[in-house]
Amino acid sequence: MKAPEESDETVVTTGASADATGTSSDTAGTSAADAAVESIQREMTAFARRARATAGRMHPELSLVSYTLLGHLEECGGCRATDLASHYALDKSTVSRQVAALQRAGLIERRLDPDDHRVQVLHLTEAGTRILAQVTESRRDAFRERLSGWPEEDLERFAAYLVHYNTAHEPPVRKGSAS
Amino acid sequence: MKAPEESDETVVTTGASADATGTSSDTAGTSAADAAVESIQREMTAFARRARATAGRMHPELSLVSYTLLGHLEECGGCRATDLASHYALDKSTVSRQVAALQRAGLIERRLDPDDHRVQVLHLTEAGTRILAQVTESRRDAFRERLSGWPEEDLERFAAYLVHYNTAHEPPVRKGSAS
DNA sequence: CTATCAAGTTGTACTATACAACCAGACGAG
DNA sequence: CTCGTCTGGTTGTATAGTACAACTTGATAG
Repeated sequence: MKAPEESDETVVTTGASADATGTSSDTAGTSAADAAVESIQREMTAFARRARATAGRMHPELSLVSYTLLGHLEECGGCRATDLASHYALDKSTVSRQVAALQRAGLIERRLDPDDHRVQVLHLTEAGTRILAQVTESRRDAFRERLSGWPEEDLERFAAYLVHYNTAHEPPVRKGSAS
Repeated sequence: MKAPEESDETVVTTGASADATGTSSDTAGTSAADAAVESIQREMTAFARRARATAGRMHPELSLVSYTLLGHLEECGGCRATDLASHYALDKSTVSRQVAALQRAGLIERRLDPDDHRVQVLHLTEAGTRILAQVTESRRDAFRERLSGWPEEDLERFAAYLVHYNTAHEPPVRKGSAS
């Protein structure tokens, strides 16, 4: 593949299109956008593959999933297993097992919700927080290495794109009412 | 369809940074960059999870891996199993099995390299091409839906970021690759 | 009280994956 | 030419992550 990135100035030369003419909406036939969209899928996928493979080697202690789950727990400061499941599009059972493993490893703890005894609110333990930080650190190092040379502006924009994409993904409302 | 999350202005407001104080990214302690980098990992991972889950439901015929492999095959117009393995950081054996499955399904064919009889050059078959196109189409639709509301410029920049990131990842030795 | 629903757990099966052992062509050295 | 070695690929085996379905337990409505 020919990846003719220009200099490492702006890493990304979006230049081209932008003729954008209102473009925003899913204008059918926007071939440039199509190409971009296709690239996005392809590259995301490739990335994901590598990430998993790499992650496994870097931190044998903490699988990528576990890491992710811990991360989410930290981020949202305690949530229910079901929330994790829906957030990551995982089955309840999968989360349940992961959570069990994490608890067994002493990285998280479960607190019964006083309001609803069915619910277990998950929280990071000290150990969990520590490990998470540590793994995050080393992951971040790896990323940083990859991303060194990227101007901060691009980093942030990239991050913002991802966040935006994923949040758009999130379900609007997940009220049961499915009769 | 979802309401457009934002205006189609610039989905992403990176604005801020850029002042970057020297901007040379890899400067240790660049907390903004760190945050961005962390977001990138997190979001990429979340994305990956969803992608896999979703892909499975959309196209039971073609796993995400298979799809990716087919895509690569089309893109590079025939390559060796080893190439696929190294490109996706997969083990030889994994690729071998995937390839076997794909062949069994009639989506690819193996041609012995006349120059080196150890080598099997993989090519898409008609059926493979067709299926790939079809899956790509429907995946793209899904993506487009997610990404509708994104100005083309952002799409392209996003795609470019991903490509850049991944290609930087790739080659053990390539040209100097400044930075 | 009973029916029903929601949160989690457990049983089971499948897939992707890695690692290691192995087979088969290619290639250089003697 | 034969031999060791390298490389591309396959097969055996083990493991993790996952889904689906059946079940348990608590909450809630009729």
